[in-house]
Amino acid sequence: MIEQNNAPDTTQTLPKAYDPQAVEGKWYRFWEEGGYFKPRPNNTRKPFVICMPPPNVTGALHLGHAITATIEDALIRYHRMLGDDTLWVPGEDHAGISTQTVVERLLAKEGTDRHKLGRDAFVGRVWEWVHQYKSRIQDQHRRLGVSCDWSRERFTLDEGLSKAVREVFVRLYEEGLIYRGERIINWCPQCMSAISDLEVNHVDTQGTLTYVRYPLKPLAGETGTRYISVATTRPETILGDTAIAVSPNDARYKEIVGRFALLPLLEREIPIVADEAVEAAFGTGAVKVTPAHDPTDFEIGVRHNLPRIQVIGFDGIMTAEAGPYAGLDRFEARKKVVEALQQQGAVTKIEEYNVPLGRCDRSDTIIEPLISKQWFVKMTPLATPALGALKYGQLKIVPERFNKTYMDWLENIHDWCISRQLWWGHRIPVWYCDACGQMTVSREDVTACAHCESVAIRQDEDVLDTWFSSWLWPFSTLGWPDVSEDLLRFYPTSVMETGYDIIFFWVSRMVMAGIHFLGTVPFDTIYLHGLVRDAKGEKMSKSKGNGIDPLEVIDQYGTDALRFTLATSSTPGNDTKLVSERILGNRNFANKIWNASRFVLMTTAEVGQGKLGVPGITDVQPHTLADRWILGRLARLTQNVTRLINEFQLGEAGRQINEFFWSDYCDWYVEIAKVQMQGDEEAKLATAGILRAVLDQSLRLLHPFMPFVTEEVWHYLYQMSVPNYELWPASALIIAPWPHANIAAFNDEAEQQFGLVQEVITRIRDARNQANVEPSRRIAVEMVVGAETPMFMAQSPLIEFLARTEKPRLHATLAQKPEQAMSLLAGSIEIYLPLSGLLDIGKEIGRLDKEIVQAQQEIARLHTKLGNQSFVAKAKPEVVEKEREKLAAQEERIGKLQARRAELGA
RNA sequence: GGGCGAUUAGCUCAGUCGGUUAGAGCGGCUGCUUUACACGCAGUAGGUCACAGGUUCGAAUCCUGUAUCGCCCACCA
Repeated sequence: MIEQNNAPDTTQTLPKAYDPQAVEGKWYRFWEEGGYFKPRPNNTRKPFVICMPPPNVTGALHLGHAITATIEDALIRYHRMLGDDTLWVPGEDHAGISTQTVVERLLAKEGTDRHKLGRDAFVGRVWEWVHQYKSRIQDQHRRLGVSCDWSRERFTLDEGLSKAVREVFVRLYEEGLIYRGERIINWCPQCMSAISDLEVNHVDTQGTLTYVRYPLKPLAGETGTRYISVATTRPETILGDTAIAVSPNDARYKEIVGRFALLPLLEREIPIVADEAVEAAFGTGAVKVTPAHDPTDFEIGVRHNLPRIQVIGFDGIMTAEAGPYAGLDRFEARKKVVEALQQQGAVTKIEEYNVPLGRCDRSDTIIEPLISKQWFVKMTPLATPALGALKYGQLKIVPERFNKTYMDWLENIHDWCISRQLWWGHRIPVWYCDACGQMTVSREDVTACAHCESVAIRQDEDVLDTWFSSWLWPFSTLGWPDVSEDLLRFYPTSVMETGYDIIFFWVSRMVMAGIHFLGTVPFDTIYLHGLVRDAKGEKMSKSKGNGIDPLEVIDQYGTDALRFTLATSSTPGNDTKLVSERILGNRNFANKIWNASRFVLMTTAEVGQGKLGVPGITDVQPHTLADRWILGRLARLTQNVTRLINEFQLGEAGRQINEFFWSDYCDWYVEIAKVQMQGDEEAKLATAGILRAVLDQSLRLLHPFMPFVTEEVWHYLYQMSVPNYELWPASALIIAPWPHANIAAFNDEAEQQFGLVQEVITRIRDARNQANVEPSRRIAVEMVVGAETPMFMAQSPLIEFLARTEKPRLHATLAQKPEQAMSLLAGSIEIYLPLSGLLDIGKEIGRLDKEIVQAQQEIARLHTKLGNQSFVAKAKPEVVEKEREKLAAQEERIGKLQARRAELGA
């Protein structure tokens, strides 16, 4: 399964800097070809399954996909290492409107269009295009290191998923949940298609509110002309007015309800009606009613049986009904209408007004509400159970605050317009009969009418909304509607991980579909990550041109650096501003891992010959304080990281590993190991064992985040440690067991003592710096260490090496303090550095005074706190005790500082 | 109009049980070819935790309000 020579033979040949390009491709092939991405049955554990949100085949992956891929891959790799039966299903979305638009643009460049090509040829063209981009997306995902099961890859328009779509359409139709109706819908004149409410973006736009007065048709015997004024943001729609509506409670208009007004410009007689939808307090309290061009007006029209006059066409051009304005563009017509009204003196006022303009999500064109015959899904019966699933705990959303978003939307659900006037997509499985006029709705293609057997039938020209296939994703990808093995084994899935921006479009609809068609929520947890923004905080988008290509980042810094940055730059649900400094820093982290490993491999190479086995943490025994300390820290880290990943706190988990590895392991333990490796054989062996074991376990913890560098280094480690390592059951890090936290290794005493040693070393280093001691010079040091004498006797070689001192002279107590020496305090440990000639008494006094002031302030603070009776009485005893200890320590400290200060004189 | 989020060091961000002397990286400053790493090492400066109230022995953390920025939802013409 493994190539023996995947890694070079000797560690001597390892380059000084980690080169991602040199290793990433190699390991990805190794994993993929070795079958490591496939699930491995484990009867003792629940399967862990994620269905990848399918990217649109429209183009290249962007950083939003990269964050999705990173988080999901980290979860997947973690669960795989836990030994779960782990499956990650990849796929792509055919992305109806987007893809069709892109290809149409391509055709336009070639001087042709889809109508000239014809439907079949056009769809053929799109497929060609899709194949090309699909493989590009796959390659990009591979570069990101995603460990998904490519053998189960699906496409929303493939055969199986199309079957699922038909099954669902027919079932919902049979259940009465799909209907066809003439409704007012959002129409995009650019895409020339209906779109759903969700595909409309409301953008507040500065517009105008035009007040127009309509003369009332005089009653018999009435003298003088009465007027009624209305306000509108879309004056061109006046041409389609078929009524004026007022509030039924509006006293001002009570007597004229039932009368007629004369439509300016066209002189049409329109009735004045009373309707609840009208707010008396707004504007003039009277509303022009254009049932063909406004959703509210449409409703009013239904209630009052008003005619619908379509004056704006589906192409955005005024229709013949617009009379003299026919043939004009809708916005041109608006100008002309206002001019004409002004000439007539019908405009009483024009004021600035903020209008929430609806724009098409895809083309950004201003949408036009138009009446047309479309297919709809009745949503309330589907939404209610989806609401219950969250309410009754079958479903969990992380972070929790999105519960509200989800609930609010479901509680105010509207029917879903699912038909699109496009060619690219799942064609609606409905046939109309020219003979009997009936519809045949069928899972299979039909050639004759189911009602009259006539062959004069035509399939519905339209296709389904692209989300009509993706809302089935968690089960259609597993083989549904067939009762497949995968479906039984992996459904329901575990986590739906995606951006919070598609809760409505996708997530909530999947919940509805899962419950409705399979009776179970499709996943138990919804994890929503934030959006990736550019350095200015703007959302990345193709149109803005501020999108960053993940591959460029990868080329420059390596996949691990990008992944680690995406995983650790934010907290769940919060947006991430991607700044290059951070990626650079994480590239440096990858390099740090590489070099620390290089060191461990080199220094433990000889030691290991036959004597060091598998670098498992359970095989090593601590011999020194530093050993106990690092193993304790590692155990704690392991426990934290495991907990944090389980809670989806990937960022915090990653940060903690980084901190442990860089600070604790590299900066302290590895340096100390250099000292310990000078000892006898036993010491060498023990230290080498710990160096390797801690490295091994760190690599495991890090692997979900940085799969490449960890896998690379891990193989060197095992190659050296285990004879015939390629036969080792866990012959690759990707399937190496996730470590258990060795709770027995937790060691508060070692942490406390080692902390003291660290502080001593830091104080001496600082003093050297301040006194400008040449870095290479070894200085003498005397320490008064009291009860810690044995500990410091054991640790003094560390001080010598790390603080570059001579062998420290230790004293339990010291009556006569050294003169002509810098004096330092580390906790209660007194440190004296006799720096003859270098000591600046004035500076020394200044430093002491400063420290005394600090100590005094701290003591004052603690006194106040402990003097507070309610604190002592009400705070937890441990907290009070801790404060007392602090006070005692500070008092001891200030005593020593003041004594020293006195010795130095005024 | 309704809802949500953010506001912590010069910059980008952690701080998820209320108790730390409020942290990290980058940037700054001072040193360093200490043979794993200059993609590095050692040290160091830098904060009224947006503002105002409140709860509490104790608030960056909980509550209320305000401000600024951002996002989402929305058929008042």
